[in-house]
Amino acid sequence: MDYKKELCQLLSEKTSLSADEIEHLLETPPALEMGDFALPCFKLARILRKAPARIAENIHASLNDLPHWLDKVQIAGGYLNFYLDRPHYAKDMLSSVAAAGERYGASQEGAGRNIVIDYSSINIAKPFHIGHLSTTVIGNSLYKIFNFLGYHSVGINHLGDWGTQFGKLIVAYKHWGKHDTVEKGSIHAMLDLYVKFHHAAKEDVSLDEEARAWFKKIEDGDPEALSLFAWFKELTLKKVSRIYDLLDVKFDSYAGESFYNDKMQPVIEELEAKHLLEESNGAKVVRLDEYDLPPCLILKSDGATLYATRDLAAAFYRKKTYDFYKCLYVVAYQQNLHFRQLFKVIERMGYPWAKDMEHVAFGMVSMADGTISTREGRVIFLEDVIQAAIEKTHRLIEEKNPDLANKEETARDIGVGALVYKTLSANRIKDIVFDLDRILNFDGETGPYMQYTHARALSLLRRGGEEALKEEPDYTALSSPQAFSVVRLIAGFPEAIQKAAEKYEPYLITRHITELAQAFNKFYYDIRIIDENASATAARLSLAKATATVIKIGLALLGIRAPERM
RNA sequence: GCGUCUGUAGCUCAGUUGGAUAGAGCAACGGCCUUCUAAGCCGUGUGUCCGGGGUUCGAAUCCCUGCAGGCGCGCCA
Repeated sequence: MDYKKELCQLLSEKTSLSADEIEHLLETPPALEMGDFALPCFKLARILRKAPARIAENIHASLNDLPHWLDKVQIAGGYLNFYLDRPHYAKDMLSSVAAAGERYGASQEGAGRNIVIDYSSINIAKPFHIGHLSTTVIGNSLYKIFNFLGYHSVGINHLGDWGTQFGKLIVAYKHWGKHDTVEKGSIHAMLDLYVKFHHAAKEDVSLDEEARAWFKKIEDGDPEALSLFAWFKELTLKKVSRIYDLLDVKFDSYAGESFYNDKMQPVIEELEAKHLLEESNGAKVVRLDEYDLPPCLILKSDGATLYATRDLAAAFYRKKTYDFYKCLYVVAYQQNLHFRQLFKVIERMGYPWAKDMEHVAFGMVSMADGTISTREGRVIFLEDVIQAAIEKTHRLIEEKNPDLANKEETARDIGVGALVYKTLSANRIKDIVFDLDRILNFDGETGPYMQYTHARALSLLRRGGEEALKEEPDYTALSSPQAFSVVRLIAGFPEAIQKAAEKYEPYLITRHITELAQAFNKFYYDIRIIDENASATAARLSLAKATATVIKIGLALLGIRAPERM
């Protein structure tokens, strides 16, 4: 049952306010000792023309017989504080977790709705570096969150597989590359060639001309150019699939820029037909003056298409193919203006679904000594970071738990978990300065801490045994502040998922399970969980079980695995 | 210059959409393993919540203004 709603109903009967108005006013007190719900009476003072404390007193007096689930009501200044009956509430919450299992917090609110999520979207022939981590991990988490809420997520890796850089790469390969070196070195070798090209092109401008010519050959379907292009693409995808496997990230589609090559002409024609396309300095643009936005460039003066042209084609294709409820672009905030323009153009074309498109922006990643630059070869490979985290975990396992059964898998889960947790620990919009030492510190609010707490709770259950849980639990054993804090956080978990989905902010889940883990660890130390009292032990173990379940679900929604032992 | 985002403890960040004494983690120092996993727990200290006005019973939160920084502003993506 929904205690908040029940309380609002009760209060609306005692006041002149509706249940909705009460719900809007009701809040959670800052400390556990102040109760579970609070009604600040200050706003009512004006309406009722009485002092807040007086209003609180009046309401308090009218509540003569409390419902069984309410323990007490107290007046504190202008506040009216409500205390739930702890054993009753604990029993109710733990029963619902036990009943729902790993579906606790799930819903069917999104049934029949598709959510298209554009994330990761890597560039072919370029390294998968730390700058790609946010989009990959945020997108993956949203994918899982929406599926959990009953939506059907469609994950799209919008590959950057078009553009003059492929001409450059071919030129570099023809001048300095060897087949075996590239085949073996894959992205590293291609990056070397790319960097070499940029250095050489500074001296010799004819190289740029050559690169443009080779790209033209790709466009024209020249067999040699096409086969090289296909080869670069194949090598890249093979290489990155290993990283995606490590991160446990999957996509439903890899339709990228080249895929939309033959789908732009109809869009251009439609823009023409709707008289939205204007000539400006030889180029074709859609004016957005009335929205205080600069014009959106659709065609270059040489008639070539642009980023926006391709994104328009992609948007129409996605609407037609998936009939999306929302289409999310998990892309860094640099492209803020681009997406505002893109959505406006679609709106001006007369499509109301333009409002269903959202730019889920996130902050930039930089290195301690400056920005990432692929051209300069200033990059940190994601694979190296993941390896470092896994190795660190191996060392810790040897030190702390050398007899662990599946060390490889566990080290992977924890190392990757540390990295993913860090990426999803703060508001998306925050910039991140990449700090390997910080990622490799597994103390405090970290992925390993979550996993450790989960494993610790499971360890208790193994020790207590299944029969311990069969005992009739005595929920009064969960009335202590330590235990009840855990109960409340478990109860608040479904709402955290809702908020995370609503705001496209996975960190709300990260924060919630972090608080849960902290509360559980305090409970664990202050209170003996398994003791001679079988019914109290049963209650405490069911709390441990629910904690493990919620942490596991939360981590799964972030894209982190929860090992059973560590 | 214009637009946009950010500014909270030494560092990284929360802050229930305007509420009760502004909270966590890291880093530092001290304590706790013959008892349920010490990747843990407890304790110690620090704040002009960027500055200045305003609205309000009440402001880190809302409005105005200034400052600092990031990002963006036509033929790259």
